[in-house]
Amino acid sequence: MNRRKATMRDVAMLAGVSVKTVSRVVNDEPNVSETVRTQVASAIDRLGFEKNLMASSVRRSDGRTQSIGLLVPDISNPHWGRLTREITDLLQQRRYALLTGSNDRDAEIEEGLLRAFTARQVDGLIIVPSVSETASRQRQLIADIPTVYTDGLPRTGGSDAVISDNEGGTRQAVEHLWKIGHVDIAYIGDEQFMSSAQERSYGFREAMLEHGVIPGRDRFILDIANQQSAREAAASLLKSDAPPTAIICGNNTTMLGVLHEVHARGKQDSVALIGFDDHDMASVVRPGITVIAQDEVALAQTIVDRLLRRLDEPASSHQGETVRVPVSLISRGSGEITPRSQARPRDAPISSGRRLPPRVATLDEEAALKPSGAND
Amino acid sequence: MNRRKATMRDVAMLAGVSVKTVSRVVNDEPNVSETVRTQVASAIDRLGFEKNLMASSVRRSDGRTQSIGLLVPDISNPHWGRLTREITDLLQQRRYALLTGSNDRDAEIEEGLLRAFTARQVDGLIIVPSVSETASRQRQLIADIPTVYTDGLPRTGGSDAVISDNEGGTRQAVEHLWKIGHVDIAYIGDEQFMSSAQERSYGFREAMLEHGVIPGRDRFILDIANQQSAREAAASLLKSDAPPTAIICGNNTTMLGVLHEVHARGKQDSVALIGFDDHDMASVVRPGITVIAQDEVALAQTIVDRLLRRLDEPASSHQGETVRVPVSLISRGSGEITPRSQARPRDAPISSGRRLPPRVATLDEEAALKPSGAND
DNA sequence: TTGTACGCGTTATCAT
DNA sequence: ATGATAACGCGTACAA
Repeated sequence: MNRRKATMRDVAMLAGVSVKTVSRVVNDEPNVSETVRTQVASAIDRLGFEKNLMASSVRRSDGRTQSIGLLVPDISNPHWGRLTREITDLLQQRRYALLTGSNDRDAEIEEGLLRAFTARQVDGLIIVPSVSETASRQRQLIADIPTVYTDGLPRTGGSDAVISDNEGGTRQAVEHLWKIGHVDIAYIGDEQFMSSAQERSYGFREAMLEHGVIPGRDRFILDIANQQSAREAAASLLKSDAPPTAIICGNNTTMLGVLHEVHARGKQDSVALIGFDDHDMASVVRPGITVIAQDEVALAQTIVDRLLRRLDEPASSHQGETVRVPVSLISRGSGEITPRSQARPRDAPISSGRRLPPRVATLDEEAALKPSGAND
Repeated sequence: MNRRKATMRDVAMLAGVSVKTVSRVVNDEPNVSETVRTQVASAIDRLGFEKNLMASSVRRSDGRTQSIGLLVPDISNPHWGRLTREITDLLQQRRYALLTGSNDRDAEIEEGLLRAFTARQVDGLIIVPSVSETASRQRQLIADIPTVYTDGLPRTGGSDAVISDNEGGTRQAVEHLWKIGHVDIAYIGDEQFMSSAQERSYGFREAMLEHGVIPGRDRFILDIANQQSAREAAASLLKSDAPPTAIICGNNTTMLGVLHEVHARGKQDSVALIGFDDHDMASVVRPGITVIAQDEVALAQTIVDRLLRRLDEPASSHQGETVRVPVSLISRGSGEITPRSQARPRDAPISSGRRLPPRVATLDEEAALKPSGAND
């Protein structure tokens, strides 16, 4: 048993060749005779030699380390967990290692993680932009590193972003509910500094406006950051004299909070519910939970594809692109509950929402609410 | 904007000192005057210098990289997700980076990940041993790297392991059910090559034997590797003329399969159910799901604590230890369903299980079933 | 307190 | 096709 790990020198000595020849074999470079190649290969095998990627990186002209940094809000959230799983698998196939971290929506933690990544010379970054303030210091920190953003718009113009069709998702949810007669629909969404949350709330509001309903403040609840707040928001909706007939949730965390409250009040069969992000128990609960599901497999494939493409290109030869990945509505029951207590009115004012004359003020609303920075 | 990242040389030139002095400041070494220190610090700030940990590692006598590799079966499983989250947070505080990978219980994938980790000179490893065959090649690969095993027994004698009280968990589940009158209890467990699965099935069987019941083959279903198989196993239990009055599940995946089947058959109020691993919807389902919950926070703390301790010690100065972390039973309803159809018999033979005269054959059973390698 | 010389394991350059 | 030599950015040993 050797104490020290074998180096190229050890291999070279055993094979009776120079270090450079070993390097050629290890890196599959041309101009090595077959005999020498097999000789070196057997020496590598005998010594259990493994290339030191640290030293390799230090010397290489491009400084590559074959490692990628992944920064998500919380890897224990199943959505990010599934995404991480898919990304690691794809990268592992291409011989990349993955450094991971959860920023918990905290700018300081995020900066610490980015420093940890850059100090280790990652070749690329995958970032979920989920802190409100992005210091220029942070942008500078990763300025020269190929980065793909996901779930949010890119922080720098040159980067790609891979994002679910958030607006389409909530629009689809509204249409789904509207078709079966709901007009008084509430939305509970995440913190609006995140573009994904903005897009989802925008999609909800737009779809409602197009049906001539302006959601009142009590039907359009935003900046809900955790399960407890979501539960409280749901409570205030449900304990009212005129509760909404349906609730749409902006993500899986808010869905859990709302779900707890709905079930605790025994309202699971009278209030329609559509969640965002799928859940492994969604079909066990009674009624099953109808959701807008993100496609983590497609997201991961697109993210990795884009990132690796960037790594092979000369820097900044490419404009930043935003790729949209479709979402899908999965019906399981909770979203198919009809508004039983109230027939669908055609002219009467609706609970707290105001009914509009068709196509009035919608354009103003659009201008006022269009998510900032959306590139179309 | 500089193209190249600043190096110690750049800082040294700007500050008008030698590279070594910069190195001293960067590494907080003594013997630097305050004036020089601040001078260097401001140069570092101006240039945005960051130490290249790759180069540092290559040169250091101990080769440290300040990075740790984490290998789990599947990071998208909430249990591993929570554990990973806690571990990353703790390591991040200590300036360590974390490399992660999911082996999917596949030996080849595992070897690829371990190679990726060792090639990057990780200082330590955290491994969930979850492949059936461990080639000596793999053991040799990580022979000199401080390693903490979790969820399973160490593969090498010198390593620590941090493991939940698996046997106690299933024992507790059996006692809980027994107290309220269940005698015909089925167990559905994971693949037995994993020591955690072995310990859980052992705990179940031991507890049953101590109550004088030998679980028949149709009450002791093992090697269930995925949700679908678990569901099928549950189906075969439930469709029988004399189904068990209670089911204990060996982990969260089997629990999901069983739960789906129980609910699909509308048996959720007649068959008691206790799961292993907590779940974020466990209290939403009706009835709520009683579980044996692992303590991911305590596990992570113990794991990181042990690993860092090892990194500071001279190698092999320490015997390998196995630390047990308590689990807790959380009552939510499904585990408190009483066996309504059948009164608790005192002498009559029980469905497929054989009732034993007190304390007969139990010792043989113990010997036959004791998990291999358990150090007591 | 500060600096010089060297080496870590690898890749790049230019020879043979 | 193969090798000698330098260099990457940093830490170590020792001199000043």
